[in-house]
Amino acid sequence: MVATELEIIWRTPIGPLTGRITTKGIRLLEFGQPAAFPAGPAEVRMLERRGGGAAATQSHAEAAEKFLVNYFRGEPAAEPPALDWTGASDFDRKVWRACSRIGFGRTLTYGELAGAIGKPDAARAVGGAMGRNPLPILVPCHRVLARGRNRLGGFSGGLALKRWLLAHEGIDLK
DNA sequence: GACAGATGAAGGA
DNA sequence: TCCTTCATCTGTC
Repeated sequence: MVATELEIIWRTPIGPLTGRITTKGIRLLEFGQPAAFPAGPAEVRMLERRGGGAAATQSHAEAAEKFLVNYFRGEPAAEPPALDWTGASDFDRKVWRACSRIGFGRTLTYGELAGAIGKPDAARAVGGAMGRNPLPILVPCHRVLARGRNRLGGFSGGLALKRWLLAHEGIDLK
């Protein structure tokens, strides 16, 4: 059986964002061109849509769009969309779940996130899991900073983008 | 089993 | 402070 998959490209203030959605939830969120982050309107608009006719994928797509619209307006949705973590390891899922609980405008360190999943010494491994995160913004790995919160650490979409997202949430970095 | 990685702590200059 | 080194933990091949 082949899962019905829907692909949507949204225009966002940070450039095009591609989402892949299955009947289980959002499977992947990809940044388009990280080169430019214009101070454009805080508006999310669908540019393109391919495949996926199932009712479940439609509803996940709507939830994702609502979440993104609210996020870029600075008022995140109370309820995040369902996420499809098929194929991920247990450790990765634990890390991502803990990460997704970090509230808008708040930050944690890799060490603190490791502690949140009961493995305070696994900060290095948590960094690895963040790097494998297929759902930036939905799983807010940009809210995880290096020790002391005075270093960014890394970000799959690029540090400039991480800095933009943090500034958008009102987080002031030294 | 070896290696790599988005860390963290400690020690020295 | 800044830099280097080492310990630690997990995933991947």
